[in-house]
Amino acid sequence: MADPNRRRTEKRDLITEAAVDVFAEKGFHQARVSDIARRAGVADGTIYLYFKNKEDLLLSIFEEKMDVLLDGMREALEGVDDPVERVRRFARHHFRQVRENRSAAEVLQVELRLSNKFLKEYRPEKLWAYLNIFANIVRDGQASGVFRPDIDPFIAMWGFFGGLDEIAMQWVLARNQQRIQLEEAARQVAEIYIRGMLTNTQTTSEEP
Amino acid sequence: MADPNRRRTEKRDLITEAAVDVFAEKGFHQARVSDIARRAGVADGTIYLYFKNKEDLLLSIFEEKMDVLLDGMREALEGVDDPVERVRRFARHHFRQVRENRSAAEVLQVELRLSNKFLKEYRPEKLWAYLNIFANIVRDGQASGVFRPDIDPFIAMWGFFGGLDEIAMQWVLARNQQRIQLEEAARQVAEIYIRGMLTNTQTTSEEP
Amino acid sequence: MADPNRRRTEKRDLITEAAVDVFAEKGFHQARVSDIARRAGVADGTIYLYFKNKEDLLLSIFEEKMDVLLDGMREALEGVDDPVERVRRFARHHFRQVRENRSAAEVLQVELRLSNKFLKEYRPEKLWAYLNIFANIVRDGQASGVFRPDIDPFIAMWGFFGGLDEIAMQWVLARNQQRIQLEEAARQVAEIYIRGMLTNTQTTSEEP
Amino acid sequence: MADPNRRRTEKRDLITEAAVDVFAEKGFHQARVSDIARRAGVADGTIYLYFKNKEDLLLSIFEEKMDVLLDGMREALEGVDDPVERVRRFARHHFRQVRENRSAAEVLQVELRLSNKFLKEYRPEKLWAYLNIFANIVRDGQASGVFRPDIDPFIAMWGFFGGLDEIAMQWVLARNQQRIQLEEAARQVAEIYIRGMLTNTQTTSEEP
DNA sequence: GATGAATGAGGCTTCATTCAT
DNA sequence: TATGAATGAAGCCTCATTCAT
Repeated sequence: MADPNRRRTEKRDLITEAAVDVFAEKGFHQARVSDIARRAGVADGTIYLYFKNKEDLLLSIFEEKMDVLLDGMREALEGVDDPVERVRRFARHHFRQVRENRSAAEVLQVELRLSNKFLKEYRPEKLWAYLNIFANIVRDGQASGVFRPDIDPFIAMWGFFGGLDEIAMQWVLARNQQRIQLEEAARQVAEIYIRGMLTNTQTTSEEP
Repeated sequence: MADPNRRRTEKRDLITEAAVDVFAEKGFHQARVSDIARRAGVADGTIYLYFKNKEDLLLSIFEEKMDVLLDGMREALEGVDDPVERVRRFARHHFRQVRENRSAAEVLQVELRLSNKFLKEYRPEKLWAYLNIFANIVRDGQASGVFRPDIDPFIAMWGFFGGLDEIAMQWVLARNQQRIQLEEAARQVAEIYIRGMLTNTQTTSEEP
Repeated sequence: MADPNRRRTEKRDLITEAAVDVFAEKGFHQARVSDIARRAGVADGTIYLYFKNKEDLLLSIFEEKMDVLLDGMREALEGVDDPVERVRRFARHHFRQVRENRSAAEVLQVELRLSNKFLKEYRPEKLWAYLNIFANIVRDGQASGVFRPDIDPFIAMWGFFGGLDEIAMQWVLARNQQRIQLEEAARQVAEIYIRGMLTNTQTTSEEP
Repeated sequence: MADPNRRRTEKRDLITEAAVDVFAEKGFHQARVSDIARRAGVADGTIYLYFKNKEDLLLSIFEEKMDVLLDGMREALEGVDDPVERVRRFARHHFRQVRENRSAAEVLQVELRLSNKFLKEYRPEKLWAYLNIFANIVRDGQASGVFRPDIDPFIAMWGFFGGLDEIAMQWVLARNQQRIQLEEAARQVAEIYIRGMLTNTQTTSEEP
């Protein structure tokens, strides 16, 4: 295919992938644009044909990766209606993504926090969409009487996500990554939140 | 009091407090050393009489603030033996500290994550000591049969702390800080974890 | 000629020449990198595309100028076999170079001595090669019985070079450079060393 | 003696000696005033009670050391009338001073060249007085018909001193100082100059 | 579109010097 | 006379970004 749009896309992807790796390795501030260019096999200036500036590159990575995460999470929850089971799957799938794409996870978790612009000016809509999936699970569970009605879905959402995120960060930072079993961590956090949110009359049968 | 040691300490404290404010406002990288000096009312060079360099200033703030947090948390838990009540107090006190010292919280939570050195080389012993307080509450609860024995205190610790931390960060970042009621958030996260960790035979009486 | 290598070389040379002038005028420590950049008509940063740092610029000048000096001296001695005449030519050519390239001489003689790195760590191979030309003249003269065998070529070399160097420095430093006639100085130092090193049976016929 | 002037002098000497050592070790620019103060066992500010500034300290050392050198040289030549023998003694005594006071020699030879002010503005009268001793030996020799009248005492002086100086510098810089035998070097340079300057009818009997 | 040489603003840090005690 | 904490000017270097080719 000699479609110029195709080629344009290819070069853009080269840069994106290189940037993920370099940001993950060195961190956003330590990463030099020329490092990314070299790794992508393009000239420094080429990056500015596809991205406004270094920060735009970081945010673009975030947007693109979050699209993948969002789609993946929606697919993972597809056909599962039980709120309890949806909580389990959410945690399990989140960590699976982290493990399958360590560099991207590192960039998303560690480096994005570094950008003041990101934190204070940029509104991460995609992240909210991702988190809202969880908030809606809680709301659905409350509607069907499974979860206690006095739980604030907003607080539960941040608390749950913060927990997953912190564990993922420890895993990413750990030199010896055997130390944290992501599957087991997913199961435990999910069970704590499930039991913690269940109405008193409910009883959980542990997942098999 | 013309004690020279006293004066020395005073100047150092001036710098520390100024640095907390400036780092919180502008972020570590955006903060210029001369900004800090001006706010502290000292010359630029004076900062280097007390701190090795800009990063050392950041890490020193971390150490000093964590000492305060550690002492405060130990005091807040003093005399409380019931693990369940200790979990509640941990969450409540953590958020209280965040709210009473917004700038310091901002630096600790947001800016420290930005330093590669902090995350990858510096071992934040003080943070671990802080977190271990929670892990030990879990262990104590397990020993007394209140909390389920299959809970991994390590995972619970990171999950719980990550949740508190994320909520605190949202509060710090929120322009309108009414939106998140820290007391209520503390109560909810604590209750979720408590119920989530209780053995099946236990029942909680909600705190009054 | 649109040869990019040509242009690259041109810019490097611009910087080198500017640096020679500025170092000669102000001295190494007093010379600011921005002075050199301005004189070369380039941006400050451009200098760092060609040189690692300010000191590397100084050492590069040394290497490049010594190459020229070495070639020039070899050429000046070409075809002259008589050790006595070679000594004369060495002195004469050395001072000719000094006068034709006053700034470079100033940098080489005055400023290089200022760099601890140069004196204590850097091994000036090129300078030794230059000096060895003289030591070999002495050795040749000893082999052919013209110069006394008890002369240590090493001591003669340093003594001779030191003498030329000191006279050149006085000439460089003198505000009124008429005061020292370099040609006459060359002749006198050469004659002293020649007579001083001749075996007793020899007689010199003064050069015409 | 509780004479305050005595004490004043003592402290000044402490500083001078410390400065000689530190300048010799680290070089003028690398030497910090506080290094000198610490080595002298005084406060930084105390140095400024005795010296105008860092450069004045360097120049004062030069003046003081040159006084000693001058007196020493005059004494060493006292009672010796033969110009030939005076040349020998000059070289021998110069190197003896260098060896007996290595740090001072290092400062005088290496570091003084580094100060633009010294080289371009400061007129080293004492150095000239020292050198003039040699120029006068040449003049005396010419007056008594021992040295050739066409020798320019000025050129001979710089050439001779430059040679001694360069050899001394190589000795100072040499890690293994056995490599250069200063006594032998003194003898050789002196003999070269003596024979080189003698009138044709003269013959030297080598020194015993 | 692609290149990469060139740009130049910007800030951390050092250290000689001062001065209140 | 002595101190030493405080000062603050000054400059090397980096690196994101541009633009002529």
